[in-house]
Amino acid sequence: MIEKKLKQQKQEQDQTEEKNNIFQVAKLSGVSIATVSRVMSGKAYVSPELTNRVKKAAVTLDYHPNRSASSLRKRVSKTIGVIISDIENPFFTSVIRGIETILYDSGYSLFFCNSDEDPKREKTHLSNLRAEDVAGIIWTPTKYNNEFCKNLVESGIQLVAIDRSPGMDHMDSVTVNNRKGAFEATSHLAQLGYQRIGLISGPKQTSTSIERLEGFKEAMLYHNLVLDQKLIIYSDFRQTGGYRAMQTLLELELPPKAVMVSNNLMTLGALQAIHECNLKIPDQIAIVGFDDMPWATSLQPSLTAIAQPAFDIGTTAAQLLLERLKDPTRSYRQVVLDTKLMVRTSCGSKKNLVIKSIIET
Amino acid sequence: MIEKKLKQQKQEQDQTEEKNNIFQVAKLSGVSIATVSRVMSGKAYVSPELTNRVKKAAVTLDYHPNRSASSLRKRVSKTIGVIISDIENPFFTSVIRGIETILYDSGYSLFFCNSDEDPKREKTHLSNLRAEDVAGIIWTPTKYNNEFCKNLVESGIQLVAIDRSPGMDHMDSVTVNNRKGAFEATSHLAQLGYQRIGLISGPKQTSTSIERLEGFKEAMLYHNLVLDQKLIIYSDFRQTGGYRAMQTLLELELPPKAVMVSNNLMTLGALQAIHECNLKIPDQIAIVGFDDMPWATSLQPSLTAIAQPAFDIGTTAAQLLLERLKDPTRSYRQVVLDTKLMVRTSCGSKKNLVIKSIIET
DNA sequence: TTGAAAGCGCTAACAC
DNA sequence: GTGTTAGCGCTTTCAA
Repeated sequence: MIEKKLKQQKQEQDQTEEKNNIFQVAKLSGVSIATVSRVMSGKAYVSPELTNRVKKAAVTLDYHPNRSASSLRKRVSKTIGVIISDIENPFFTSVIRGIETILYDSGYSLFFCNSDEDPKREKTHLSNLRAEDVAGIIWTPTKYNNEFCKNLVESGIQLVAIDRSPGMDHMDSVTVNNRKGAFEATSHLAQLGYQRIGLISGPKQTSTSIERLEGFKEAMLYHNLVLDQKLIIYSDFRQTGGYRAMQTLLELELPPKAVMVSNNLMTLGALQAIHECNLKIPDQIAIVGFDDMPWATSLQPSLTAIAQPAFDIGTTAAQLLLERLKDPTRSYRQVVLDTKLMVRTSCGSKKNLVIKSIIET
Repeated sequence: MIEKKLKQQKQEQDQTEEKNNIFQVAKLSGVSIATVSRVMSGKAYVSPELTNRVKKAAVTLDYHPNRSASSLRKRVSKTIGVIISDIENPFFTSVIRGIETILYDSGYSLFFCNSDEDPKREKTHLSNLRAEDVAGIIWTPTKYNNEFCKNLVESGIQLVAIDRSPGMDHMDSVTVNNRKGAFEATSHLAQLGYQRIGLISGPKQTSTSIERLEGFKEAMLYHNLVLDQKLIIYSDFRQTGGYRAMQTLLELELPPKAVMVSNNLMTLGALQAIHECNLKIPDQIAIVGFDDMPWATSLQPSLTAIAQPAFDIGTTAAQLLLERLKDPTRSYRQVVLDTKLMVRTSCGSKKNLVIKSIIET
């Protein structure tokens, strides 16, 4: 009793202070802090009369409920963690925007982490997010750290994997049909009459990269084309890697007449290497990229590419997470979105090829 | 006393539960929670013996201090808010990476918000961040909402403005010497012999855009070139805007022979318009962009551009904030970083121009 | 419908 | 050097 009085006196003294808390609002509106809480959260009925008084007081005092206190008490926070493997890749950037859009509308905040493809950093981030008591995490797994993830899931944090398949069942995921996309891109080249088709692939272990490679191989087989291992270069999904890979291909005795590049950044590097050799696209070498990018239409010639629904990946992942937060018992879902081939001019057209072969004979 | 006992008993029951707290660790290592706290934060001396026991227990229990509780108690969080105006712009993406790099090393987490250049969203984000009790905020101001910022600063949250000058003194800021950069880019064109030089400018109100316009005008004056208002198009810093602006320029009776574009996205649009008209760069039109981008070297011809130290802007802003957090009384700093002209081939060279004029005469 | 009161997990002032 | 204890601001029983 007495303690309580003291507490309130203290609060009163602090009224002129900068930070307003629930006590100030309660005092100003002449109700208990419980009522203030109820009004602010809108989760219980409070008479219009009191509701009004509280709201007015809240505005007057510029009161914003303290989130730390709230999540400490509720043991759940209105915060979602996001771990991206490469923030400088426009693909992930669109994904983030998708996530942010949905989360913003639902009143969630977003903790952002960049793993830089480094499993150590990834783990640190995962730990931090857990300490931060986030409600859930959306991430691009760099590798499938099973035990650690299970730990997280058991501690009540929901996980959604994006871009790369998580390699486990107890998790929602949003990925893209990489195999089909790569198949379509390669088929596009085959249908235009190209036979010596090269591939600049990503890292051998990454799931996206493996699936794209499979799609490529399947398409080659499907179109009865020779699969020359020399024309498949494994690289690192980075610009410099794509540059070196393309150089390697061009230095071959029999370089490819067309090439598919397994992600956007490597495409940039490949393009650079092609230009440095003064090769004409598509006449001397055709190129199709995985990931459509803003600059694809600004290139000369414009770049034919497999478009991934990056923004949708983000929104879908966010929605999946929100749904799971509402109903944690829901069965896990693996959403696979479709890619789309954007035909532009970097692969030429059938007509050109036919004409060329006539001229050449 | 009795209460305490009950509490500890409760804790004991929960031991098998998923979430471990400071009590579990204290119990397992046979010390008080205060000692555990001291060991975890490393802020006070604890004997090696106990330190060890606590650390071992923490590992065993997979204990992670709860951040909400910590920041509630300390009334400061180890969290920094970041509000970016356009996450899909690679420039900001590099800035974020810079920020993240520094903050990660200092054990801070990063709350991310995307304002989409929308002042309303910006304000919501600012409110949320304040409720979240972040230690500080790094942001790109969409407009200078003076009273609101003052409010924030008064409530103890430190602000650092980036990219755009905040238009007020009571704030740290990191910007770029836009005027000088634009001057150099324009001078580069002038020195190569171009006379009819156009400008695709950003929004009339944005500080970056204004400063770049000024630099452009100064350079024109400096090189005794005619400033034709028809050659200055105000646009919106977006790709489609740049596209339309370039179209407008090209439809002029006397289109410019060279053009400077005031940001990266608009450059992309301008390039697209140029290609659609089948104009040769740089022979028929030279182009220099503001913001150097990964794709600049992959273009044919490669793009001459003003490089902004985006990553450094991020690291500098983060450091500024960290320093202020240590010493809130420090005087405010306005850091202005330099740009750098990256000369490539989209503006041709003097030799070419001379040869051309000889041929044409 | 509203209020009183008990903590959420942690830190820091104070004891010893 | 280590332990005890009082809250940080909030939500949520439980009573009234």
